[in-house]
Order: sequence, then C-alpha cells, then structure tokens
Amino acid sequence: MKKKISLRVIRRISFYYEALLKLNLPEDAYVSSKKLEDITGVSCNQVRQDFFYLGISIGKQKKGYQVHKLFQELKKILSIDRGAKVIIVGAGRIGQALSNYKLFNERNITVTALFDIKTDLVGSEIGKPGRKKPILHVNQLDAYLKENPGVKIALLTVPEEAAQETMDKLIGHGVKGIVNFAPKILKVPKEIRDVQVINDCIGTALYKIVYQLYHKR
Amino acid sequence: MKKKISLRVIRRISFYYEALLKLNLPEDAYVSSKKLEDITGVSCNQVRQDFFYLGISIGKQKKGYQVHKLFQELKKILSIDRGAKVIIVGAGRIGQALSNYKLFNERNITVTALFDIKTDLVGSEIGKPGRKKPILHVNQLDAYLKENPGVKIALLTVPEEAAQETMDKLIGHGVKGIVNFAPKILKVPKEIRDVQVINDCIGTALYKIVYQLYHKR
DNA sequence: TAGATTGTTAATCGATTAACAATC
DNA sequence: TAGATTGTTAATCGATTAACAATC
Repeated sequence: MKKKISLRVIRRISFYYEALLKLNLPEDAYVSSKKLEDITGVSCNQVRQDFFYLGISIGKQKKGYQVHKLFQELKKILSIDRGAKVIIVGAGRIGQALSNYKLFNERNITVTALFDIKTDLVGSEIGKPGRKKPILHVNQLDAYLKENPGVKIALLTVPEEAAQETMDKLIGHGVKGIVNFAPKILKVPKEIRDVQVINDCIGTALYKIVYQLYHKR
Repeated sequence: MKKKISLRVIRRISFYYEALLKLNLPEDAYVSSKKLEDITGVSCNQVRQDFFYLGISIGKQKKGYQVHKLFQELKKILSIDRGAKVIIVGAGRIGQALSNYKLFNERNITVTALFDIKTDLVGSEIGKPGRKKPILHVNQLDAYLKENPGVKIALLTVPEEAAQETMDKLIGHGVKGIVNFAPKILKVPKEIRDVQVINDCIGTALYKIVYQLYHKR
C-alpha cells in the first residue's frame, strides 16, 4: 500500500533537497528542522510534519537529522537515485539553454537528444565536448524513442503555434511526462490516463508576480 | 475591504484567461463553465465557485458568460489592463529567449531592457526592428531603475553562482517582484516585507514530472 | 540539569466538491 | 415546456499550524 504524495509535498521535498545541496555540510553533520526553515522558508512544523507523513524518522533530539541519511531519504522519494533521461523538443534558444542547464547534472537528469525541424540545426551537436547532444529531426522522434525505451520525459520548447500538435505526437510515441514551456495550456485527451503534463510554468509565474505587484498587503 | 486572493486562484484565473484567448470567440459569444472545464481541466464547479468568490456575476442561465465581459473581469483581476514593465537580468540564452517571449505581447507585459556583465553583450540591442531592447551593464541597474520608476519587476536569468548576489542587488535598488529562473532557492531577507520572489519554477517542474513518472497510479 | 529538538496528535484553517433552487 | 446553466450554500476533504510529551 503506497500512499500517494501530493505535488505540494513533492515541491517541498525538492526544497529540502536543494537546501541540503546549498548548505554543503559534511555528511556526518546534522541539520535541524529550524535550520531547514531558515533556508527554505517552510516552517519547522511543516518540515517535521512532512517527514512524519513520509516515514522519515531519522531525527535525533537536540541535534536534528544527519545530512547523509536525510539526503538518502529525500533522493529516494524524489527518485533522484534512479535518474531520468529526457529529450528536448525544440532546439531554439530556450531548448538550447535548457540542454546545458546546471540543475541537470547534480540532480541526475540527462538530456540525451534535442529535436527540431530547422534544417540548419538538424545534424549538428550542442554542448560541451564529451557531453555533446545531437539535434535530430522531429520526424526521427518515433524511431529514437523506440530505440531508447528509457526515455519517457520530454521538455517541450517549440513555438506556441506548434505546441499542441507536437505534444500530441509525443504522446502518440509513448512519452509519459511532458513539461510544456510554451505559454499555452496544452490539453491531454481525456482518454489518455497515464501521461503527465506540467503546463506553462513560466506564464503562470509571470501572472502571479504581476498580480502581487499590484496587490501588496 | 479588499479580500486577498490566493495564488492558487490567480493561477486558475490565468487559465481561464488563456482559455478565452485560445477559443478566440467573437466578443458577443457566450462561454459556459462546462466549456471552460473542457479547456482548462478545472471543474465547472470550481469555475463557478471562483467567479462567485471574486464577485464575477455576469452569467446568464442556459448560456454562460459573455466573452467580452468575462475578458474584462479577468483582465481586471490579473491587472492585465495596467500592464507591467519588466527587465531581464542576465542576457544569456534564457534571457534572450524570454525577451522575445510571445506571451508578453498579448498579456501587456513589456520588456524594457536587459542587463549583463559580458562586455561583448553590453551595448548591443536585441529584438525585432521597432522593438529593440538595449543590453546594459549590470552596474547601470541603479541608475536605470531610478530613471524608470515604473519598472518594478525583474526576471532573473543569471547563472546559479551569481543569482543570490544579483537578487540582493535588485532588492537594494527597489525592485518589488522577481522571478528566479536559476535552479536555486533564493532567500529574501526576513526584514524585507514587500518583495515577492517566485523561485525556481523550472526546477520544481522537473522534480514533479520525474516523481510522477515513477509513481503513476 | 536545563534547553533544544524530535515525533505525533489534535485543532484550525482553507480549498474543493457536491448539491440544488432559481430561471432563462 | 424541458433542459441547461447559473449563483450560492453546505458538506467534505485535505493541508497547515499549534501544542506538547518524550528525550537526548
């Protein structure tokens, strides 16, 4: 019986994980829920409640949580130890920037290839020597995904006009997770049950910040 | 007495707004809460509850909400009619990509300038003719913000190492809203009360999608 | 010891869902 | 008319906060 963890909890877990990375403490050091509050802004009560909920009971009174053990627990929940291979569809500026995104290395996420339709991009490679990724044509997607069944996640960075069409294609080829960077809400057909889409994180962030600007308390 | 609207509601409001843009209906057409559910994935009950909460009572039984009126209401809440001027700090690939982001035009967000420290970037301009934006040096930030007091929002696209330092600088110069694109949680000093930061939307999205990949129901 | 910090429960708060009378 | 859809209330659900005994 696996309990389902809400995305809000996952988000906070990723905050704790990032906090640990940032602190860069020796593995045998301890970190308290109060310390995590200082860095993440999540209250220490919430931190302990989350750990309790997730069955993380490795704390020592008066000390806190051992960094090494906590890392292990958080990694397990976030599936960071398993890692993930992703492709980037759309090799324009955002796509290329993401392909070098620092976050990926430390978090065990590997970009294996990019896809585009522009003939001047297709066939080239980008990235640092030793870590170069090929840019392939979008119509090679199907073949690529069949050859690389471990690739289940796509970052979608094509222009707004092409976003829905491209997403439908990705779903058709068996992709199970899509992060959509186009400022457009993409629909997953109702009959598709096992595909997760994260829509429009940039656009939503902008609306929120503009709203807050005009409604400060 | 203005009631405070949570960011969750703001997020859904932006979904409704995006849905209207997408539908592209004549202004005198009507759209029902059920139709909004189809496009946004937000249940029709939730839609009506949100409208009720926000005092949007323009519906007609058996028809729905007139597109024109609904646009007006949603724009008012999202402050789209007032618009927003933003700067982009960090003129690398993500910064440059964002400076041409299509979302901005339709949503009344104007990028007025970019900032960087690289001498080969500073002094040039980017963007389409007629809409060119200058790239200035980061040490011109203070002067720029003083000359342009309407600019209160910054998109932060500098490398991870420079993110916190740059944010502190922005806050010092009076910026009130920051969207952080570095994969790092940035802290606002506790004594600062009126600055809003949206942290790490890309990193969080990735953690969520990886988590979901390994925990499909 | 005294102080700090955990794990856990209970209380509160807020958000979502369901239901339905009103009515076009 | 009958069916569809709103506005609104009440019920449910879930998430956060507060409190505190246990104990290192």
